[in-house]
Amino acid sequence: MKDLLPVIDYISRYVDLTDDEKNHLAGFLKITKVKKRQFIVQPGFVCQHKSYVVKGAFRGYLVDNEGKEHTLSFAIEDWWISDYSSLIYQEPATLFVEALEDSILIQIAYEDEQRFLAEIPKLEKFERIITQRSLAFQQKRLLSNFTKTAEERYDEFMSKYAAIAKRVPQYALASYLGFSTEYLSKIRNGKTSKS
Amino acid sequence: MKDLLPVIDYISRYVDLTDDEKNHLAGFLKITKVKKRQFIVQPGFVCQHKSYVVKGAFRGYLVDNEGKEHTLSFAIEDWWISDYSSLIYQEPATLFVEALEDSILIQIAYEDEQRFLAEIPKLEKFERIITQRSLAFQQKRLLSNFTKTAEERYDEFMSKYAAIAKRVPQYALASYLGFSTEYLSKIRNGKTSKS
DNA sequence: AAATAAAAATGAACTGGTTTAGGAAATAAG
DNA sequence: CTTATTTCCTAAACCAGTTCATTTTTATTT
Repeated sequence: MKDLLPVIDYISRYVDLTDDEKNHLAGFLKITKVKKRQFIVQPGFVCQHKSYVVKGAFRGYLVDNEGKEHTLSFAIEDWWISDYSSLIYQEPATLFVEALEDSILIQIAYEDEQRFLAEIPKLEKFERIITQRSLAFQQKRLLSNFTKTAEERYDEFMSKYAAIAKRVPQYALASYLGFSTEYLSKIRNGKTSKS
Repeated sequence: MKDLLPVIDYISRYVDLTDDEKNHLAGFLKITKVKKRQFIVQPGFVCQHKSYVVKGAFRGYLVDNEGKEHTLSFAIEDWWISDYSSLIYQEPATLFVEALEDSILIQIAYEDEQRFLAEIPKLEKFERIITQRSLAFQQKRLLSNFTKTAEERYDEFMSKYAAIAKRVPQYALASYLGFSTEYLSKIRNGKTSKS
């Protein structure tokens, strides 16, 4: 139980749970350790869990027809990660989710979540709120992609998520921001025509 | 009450409501009529409603520093629209939401929704599910923007949402797909080097 | 139905970011 | 501590999509 506290605390930021409810919930949580470069989600397999990062770093990405990678999300301590579409529709994943470091996760299985959402309705509210926030976040990202240049997006990311930028490889960051590694290299070394 | 049935039916697709609950909910819904070119959300003002389209068409868009428009969403009959960030955080909107035709909406005010979510917990589940679906949709759109060319995105949109494409101006569609009106014109008239 | 405004088409010149192909540094593994 | 692998940098040629400027078509208003 003690090891599961980080998630329980996380959820408690959004809804008040009784000790009984916390214990009940804890029964559904599993701790998982993964090594660097290990995948917790792979295309073709249905994503079975929603994962909370206790320690470590992850990236979720897609490989397109031409073999190019496109990073959809990063996750470090206190973030969640999964292939969201695959999880909620219980259909084969399109993403890889890969550990960028040796990591520790707390996982919730899809069926278990369905069950305890029915048993502890308060948790519906938790789910609703964090999903709404993810949606708002995604919307900002989409707009940022539309309205800003590569360089502006890079600067924005660095100022908001310097901690993440430091921990992930450059090609992963470039593919998150939506441009090539080479161009990121140019930006970092100020060889981008402007300034 | 009869006029409010479309929304009640919509929500009933996701959760079972008793007649009492339906009546209670109906008390919070308001019908609004708007004329073409009228705005229901404007930057600087806090977005007060979530709107269900009974009749008509809308677009939600942002105007960037250079004065360029970027369309985030369209909505026709049986869809919802609002400035999502502004609504959930109750902060000033960044989007315009504009009627593209004379339209009829059913609206839910932010405070009312908070109240009936507390009163009818079943509705939390409804909210959770549709938010999850929006998120999955948004994620696909983001990936599509990363992985596909302008022409592929256009073809994809036409095959999925021909009904919408027919009803919205071309510049709005171009700004949704993330390229210039001129380029859309070229795509449509097959003057795009390839093919 | 004429006048006006809004939307769509067209083409030439241009540019932000890619591609390709290489070499240099850093990490990881034996 | 040496070798292999992964990551990062550089530079020139290239291209998908933009910009600008003008014309044609389609809606809207009087």
